[in-house]
Amino acid sequence: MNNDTNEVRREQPGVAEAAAGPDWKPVSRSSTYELVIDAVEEQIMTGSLGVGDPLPAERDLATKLGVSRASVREALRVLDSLGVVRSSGGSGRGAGTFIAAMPSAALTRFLRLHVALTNFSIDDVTETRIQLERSSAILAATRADKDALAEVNAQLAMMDTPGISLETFNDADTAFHVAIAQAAGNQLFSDLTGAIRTSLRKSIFSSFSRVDDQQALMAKLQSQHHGIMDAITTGRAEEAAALTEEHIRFAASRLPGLSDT
Amino acid sequence: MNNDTNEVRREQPGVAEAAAGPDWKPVSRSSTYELVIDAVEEQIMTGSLGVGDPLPAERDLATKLGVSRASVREALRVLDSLGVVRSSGGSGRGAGTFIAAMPSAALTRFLRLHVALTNFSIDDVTETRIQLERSSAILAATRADKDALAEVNAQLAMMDTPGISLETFNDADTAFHVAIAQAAGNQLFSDLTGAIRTSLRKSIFSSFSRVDDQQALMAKLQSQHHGIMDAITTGRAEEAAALTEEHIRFAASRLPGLSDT
DNA sequence: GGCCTTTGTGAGGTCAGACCATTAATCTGA
DNA sequence: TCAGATTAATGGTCTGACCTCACAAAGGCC
Repeated sequence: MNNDTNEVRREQPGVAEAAAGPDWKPVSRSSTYELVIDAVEEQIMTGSLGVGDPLPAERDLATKLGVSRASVREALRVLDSLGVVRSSGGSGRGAGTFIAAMPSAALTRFLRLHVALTNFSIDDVTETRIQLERSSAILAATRADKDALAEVNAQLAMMDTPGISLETFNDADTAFHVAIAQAAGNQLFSDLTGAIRTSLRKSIFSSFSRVDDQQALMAKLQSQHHGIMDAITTGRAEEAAALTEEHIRFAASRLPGLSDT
Repeated sequence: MNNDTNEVRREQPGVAEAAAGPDWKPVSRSSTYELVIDAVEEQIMTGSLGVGDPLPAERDLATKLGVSRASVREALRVLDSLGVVRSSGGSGRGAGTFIAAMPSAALTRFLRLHVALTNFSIDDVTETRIQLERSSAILAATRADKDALAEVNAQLAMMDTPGISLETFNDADTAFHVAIAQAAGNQLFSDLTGAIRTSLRKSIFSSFSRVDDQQALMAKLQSQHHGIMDAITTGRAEEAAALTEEHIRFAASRLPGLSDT
């Protein structure tokens, strides 16, 4: 951990250079695999490729683009890790690489790594979660989609199971919050909410194990869950938001090491 | 765009299987490159690797892990695209692969691709942006960090330049909003805000070109910017938030094709 | 001695080609 | 007709080679 002279922190995205003078363009010098990504991305941007569509076989794509298969694979791996592409071996129908749409895992890994690198503090992440979930609660209370709320209730019931294990409780807890976001009808809310919870899963879990009376804490959290759900079901949007914020702040304050303060 | 039978959508993260019975674990069957990523990630999680630290040379790492260099490279490419690692050639000081911390570009590409794939609707993204920026405005008004606010003012002044080009205005606009998030002191807010704006850059730009009186719209937006900044500077937090939300909704409504409604 | 040039070395970047594992489609024979 | 064997196409992995680049050390010039 020798935080030495390497200046590798904090590029700003899309920020115009405030300085005047001859603004030299950075002359990107993209690497080969970046060019392959760009080629695929362009097809996506222009609508030539959509979810479910197949990409050419790696060997074909390499030939078409005039690069080696290794470079194509590096590009596809990146797109795969972003949840944009899915590959499977074999032959015939279903074999090959396809455009996919699985952003959750990618978001989760991204957050998990950058939180571990202390790029994003846990407080920052928690604050983001609060804002998202406040909004989710309001939207969920307003729209009141019955099917979506049923899923929330299912998770609530799961957590009501007597003698439930900490792990099961925690997973149902995550699912509960994600289900509310889902009920709000905003996919980005829901994916971000899930990613934040999942990326903190280990920390939450180990933090929970250090709590004195785990059953009491779980009971308290669960009673808050019921309060939130009541407010959502009866359409008290602002109250649902307030209870959600209170709930998250309460949990953060009770789990040692999860909060910087 | 043949959205056929491929079931590649919407995995849920960390959601416990509600079903009972013998719950078979998916027996991950991780690929080699995933194992390499895991190996690096573990070093990061345990704190053995932090920002600025060097990784072993690709060839060394391949030997140590007992895999081929190709697999190591695929893993490093993924970490690179996530902004977790930075590589440079050459020799001696500064050569090799290092742990880095550059999440913005990764977030931007992620959002850009998934928005293009209509995984996240523009409305979803805009709503997220509103919630984040409301919060940023409140925090910025409360904390009132002079240095940070100076940057906001710099961008404001840039946009006041007479006869400014659409492109310059748009970039300064992005920088303005990012600077406010920065002033809020939440890195995730600021990176997300920047990523959202940047990932929509092309759409915003082409949308703007179809507006009748561009100068009038820019003037209107800029007057809203001034209003927001006034509220922040004088510590009227709630008003700053309200003006920010109004500003974003106004812009979305005026840019054809940016809003689904 | 001090500065410049040359050479060496080690790192990532790219490529070509081979082989393996898996799977669907096809062929073959009872 | 149908079960089994074969084939072909695809991603997965590995090997080893060569390139470029940038610093570092050695050497040569003043």
